[in-house]
Order: sequence, then C-alpha cells, then structure tokens
Amino acid sequence: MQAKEILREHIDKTVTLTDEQFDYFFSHFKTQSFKKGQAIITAGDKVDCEYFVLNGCLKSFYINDDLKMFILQFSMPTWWASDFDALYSNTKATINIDCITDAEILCLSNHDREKLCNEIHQVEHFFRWRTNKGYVAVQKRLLSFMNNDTRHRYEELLAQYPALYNIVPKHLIAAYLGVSRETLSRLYHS
Amino acid sequence: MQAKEILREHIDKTVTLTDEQFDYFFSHFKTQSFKKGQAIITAGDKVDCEYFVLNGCLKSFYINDDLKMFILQFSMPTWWASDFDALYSNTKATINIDCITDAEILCLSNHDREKLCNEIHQVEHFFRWRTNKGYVAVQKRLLSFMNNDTRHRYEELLAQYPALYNIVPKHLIAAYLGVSRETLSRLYHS
DNA sequence: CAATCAGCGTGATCTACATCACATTCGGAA
DNA sequence: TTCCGAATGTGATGTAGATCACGCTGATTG
Repeated sequence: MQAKEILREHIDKTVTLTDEQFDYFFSHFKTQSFKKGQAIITAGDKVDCEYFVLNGCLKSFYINDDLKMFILQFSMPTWWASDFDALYSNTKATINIDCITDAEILCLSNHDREKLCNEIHQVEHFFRWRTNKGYVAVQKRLLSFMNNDTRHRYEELLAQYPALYNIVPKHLIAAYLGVSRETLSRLYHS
Repeated sequence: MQAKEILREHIDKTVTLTDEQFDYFFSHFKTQSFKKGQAIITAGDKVDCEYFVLNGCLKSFYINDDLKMFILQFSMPTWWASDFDALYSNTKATINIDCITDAEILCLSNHDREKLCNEIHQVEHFFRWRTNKGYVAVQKRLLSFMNNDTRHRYEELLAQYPALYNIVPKHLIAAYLGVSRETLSRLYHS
C-alpha cells in the first residue's frame, strides 16, 4: 500500500476530509527511509517534525545520567512519534528516537502542522483526538506501573503488541518495562 | 475573582476569543460546589462532564482489586479533571474523583465541548493544546517513575506543588508517589 | 577464516520497599 | 469535655528486583 493510502485510511478513522483537503494535507508530508539503528531524533538537537510510521518499528527512549535507557514507546506502523514536549515548546530534545528495524516514515513539520490545523478545522480535530488517545494510553501505562508487578506488565505488553516479541530484542523490552534485562530473562524462564 | 474571570484568564493564555465568543463559551459551563470528601466521579458510573477547578483541591484516583488507592492527579485551581478515557470513549468510569478540600468547580459536558469545538475553531485549538500539555506531563511522570527513586520523586512533587504539603495528608502523597505511607514517613524522618 | 561483539542466560549478593503490628497524636463530633 | 477515628510514626521481617560476575551462542566484519 502507498504512503498516501496508509495515511488516508488512518485519518479517515477520526475525521472526514474531502479529496482536495486530503491532497493538500498530504502534500505537506515528506517521505523518508531509515536503516536499522539510524537515529531520527537525538537528545540535545532541535526538533522540527513529528513522524508517522509507514512500516518498520521505532523506539522513543530516554538516557539518564548513568547511561541507562528507558523506552517510552515502540512505534509501529500508523503510529506517530516525536519529542512532543520539545516540538511544541520549541526546546531541545530530551528524548531520542531511532529505528529498531529499517523503516519508512512520513515527516510533518511543526510549522506545517500548525498551519494545517489553522486552515482546516477537521485537521485540528484530528490532532486533538490523536493526542487525547495518547494521553489516555500513557496514563494507563503509568497506572499499570504503580499497580502491577513486572510479570503482569510483561504479559500486558505482549498481549497488546504480539508482534514485538519477534521484532524487538529482549533487553529493549526490559527497558520498556523498566526492569533489568536479567530480571526479565528470569521471568520467562521460570 | 469570579468564575468567569478565572476561566477567561486561563483560556487567554492559549487562544484569543472575542468577548461574544467567550460569553457563549462560558454559558455552557455550570458552577458546582462540593464539600471536602464529596465524590465527583465514581468508578462504574457514566461520565458526562469534565471539570475545571476554581478553588479547592481534587484528587483523581484508581482503586485496585486489593482496595489499594493510586492517585493519578491532584487538581488545583485552573486545572482540568475528568476520566478522559471514559468521557471520550463513552464508557463507564474506571477512575474516581473526589474533593480533598471544599471546592468550587465548573462543569462542561462532553456534548457541549464537542459542540463548542465544532462551532469555534479556537476552542478546538485550546483543547488540543491543553491535552497536549497533559500528555507531556504524564509522560514526564512516567519517566520519573522509571528513572528516579521515591525520595527524588517526593522532592520533585513538592518542588512543583509546594502548596500540597499543607493541604494534602501524607498518605495521599504516598498514594501519588506509588509507595506505602510507612515508606514515605520514614523518608522525611531520616 | 578468526576475531569481535551484541544478545542472552544464570548464580550470588545486596537493597529499597512492602507488609504487618502496634503505639501515638490530633481534630472533629456527640 | 470526652470519645472516636483518621493520620502518622516506628520496629521487625519478608521479598521483588538491582547489581555484579561470568559463560555461552550466533551474527557480523576485517
């Protein structure tokens, strides 16, 4: 399936755009290809764009002072990814995004998103709903963090994204769950 | 300060509405007063509204199967609160909201918010930004949960909301930090 | 081909925090 | 004023998970 169709199908789930509106909307996206391991956003850099995954898998992660990595999100096809804090407040990135697999993505600049939101009311509606879904998802994850032990969160993750098990190395899953790779290893070998 | 002025000042930080627009916008809100301890949203109920705090302090919390409480948010004046998952997806509440102190709040129904978002583009813009800020805040808290120990998160919380220390009983702060009240008690007595 | 390294498993030990139990303080209602 | 329940402090003990250390395997690269 072509980039345009993938995005259209995604948008159509939330709002209705005319063909002209969608063509115009789509014309602001740039397609980019990345290789496995390549960085898309690096902490400290300026953040200009948000990204829509066409295929492949990204990870958004934070590196703390002890160089320990924490994964905020695995981004699968039709997911959006960026450092939204840096993007919206026009500050330097504090999180990183890179490719777990080869990936094709669409880029939309902050400037163009705001322009499109202004020009097409429905586009603003779309982004409000997208962000709202993101908010609810992160809040649920926070709750799960407080409430459930590692095994529970691990099973929850695999139930939600079965594909991850094959695509993503285990130590990254550990970094998502917020436990050491050793603990995760012991978890499914007992 | 009157409810209308408080809300206006809050909205003005993000978008510009004409007086007529704001009057119309404001006409959809209902003022409500609550006593300390009173419930605003109860898990299992239908959720119709979101709430804007004029004064007082609310808590949004989840109760797990073991009857353990986890606090998602303390809502101070000019904060918004609801079970946004239930509200947006029109399902039953999974979280509770009640009053830590006497409180005055403004209610906006889901129906009216969507209507206003449709009618006034700037209103939709406002809610997109509000949700975006919420998203970023929750993500930061999640990160802090994975990265920092309890003492660090405790100091972070008090640095961000010094008022909480006087208003909120310690066991609620523990429920926000995701630790037992005993652990929190030992924390600042050592 | 050898050499290197990322990914993963596993034992031993340490630690932050949970849990249980009980004492104390304090504010509000009768 | 007295009483009761909510909020809090604190000791003893148990446990999930971190950390360190080391070995194995399989993929990549010079």
